[in-house]
Amino acid sequence: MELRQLETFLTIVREGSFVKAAEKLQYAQSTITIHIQQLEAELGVKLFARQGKQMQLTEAGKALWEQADALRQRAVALQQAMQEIIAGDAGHIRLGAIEPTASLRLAPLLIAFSHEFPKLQLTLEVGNAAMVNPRVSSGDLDFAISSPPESHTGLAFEPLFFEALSILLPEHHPLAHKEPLEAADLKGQRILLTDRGCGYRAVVEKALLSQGVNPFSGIEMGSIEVIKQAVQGKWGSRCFQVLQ
DNA sequence: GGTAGCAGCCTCACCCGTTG
DNA sequence: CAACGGGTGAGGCTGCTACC
Repeated sequence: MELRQLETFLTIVREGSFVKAAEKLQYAQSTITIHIQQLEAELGVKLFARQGKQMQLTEAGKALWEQADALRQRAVALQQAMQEIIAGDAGHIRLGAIEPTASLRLAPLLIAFSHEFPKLQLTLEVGNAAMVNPRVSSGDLDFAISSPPESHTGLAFEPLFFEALSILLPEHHPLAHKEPLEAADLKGQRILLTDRGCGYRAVVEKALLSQGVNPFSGIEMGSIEVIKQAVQGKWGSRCFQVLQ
């Protein structure tokens, strides 16, 4: 069954004759006949009862009439939806993002994006780079905003912005007002690190180790907010957090 | 006047050989 | 090996004509 055959059938019913349907659809009259014959052959029933010049719907024809219009409308809606996807106005985008980028940067961008493309469905998954990047590799996510992936993953990486890494420490800590604060000054300090899946963690580790500072205190925290509160709560007497 | 059937034309997809 | 062009067949449409 083809949509044009249904359209022909609906037009015949609306217009009341094959000839008027042909004029309406800009077909030759014989094409209208062929469409109905094909439809009847495929469905195995007669749709119109012909008695001379009189023509009326059969019971099967009435049953088709009741459903054909809804079918046509759904098909039109489907075609429109496909066109919108092709034009980039609709569809479903699955986005991944790492923290704290997701919390600090994404919200206003996503709001503006949703206003510009109101029909686009957007799913945001927040996690660390170790979680998000494999999801992009496997196709579960369309793309992600993340720290640079490892080269063997085969993922393409495009820098969007650069994050400055900072040290957070209690206000009255001896190093709080030291200018400039060198990496070597952190020797012997307890450093709170983000979890190993965090993309920034490797950068911090590499930078400190190159200066002879052992960053491993045995304390890892997956939440930037928890780390911040731990620093505010003066976790021990020497509490540092390395964060962006 | 309206519908059905037939022959012919047109378009398009597919296949295959040729060419660079 | 890819691109191109010609041949072929299928499908769709039209115009004409017969039939009711």
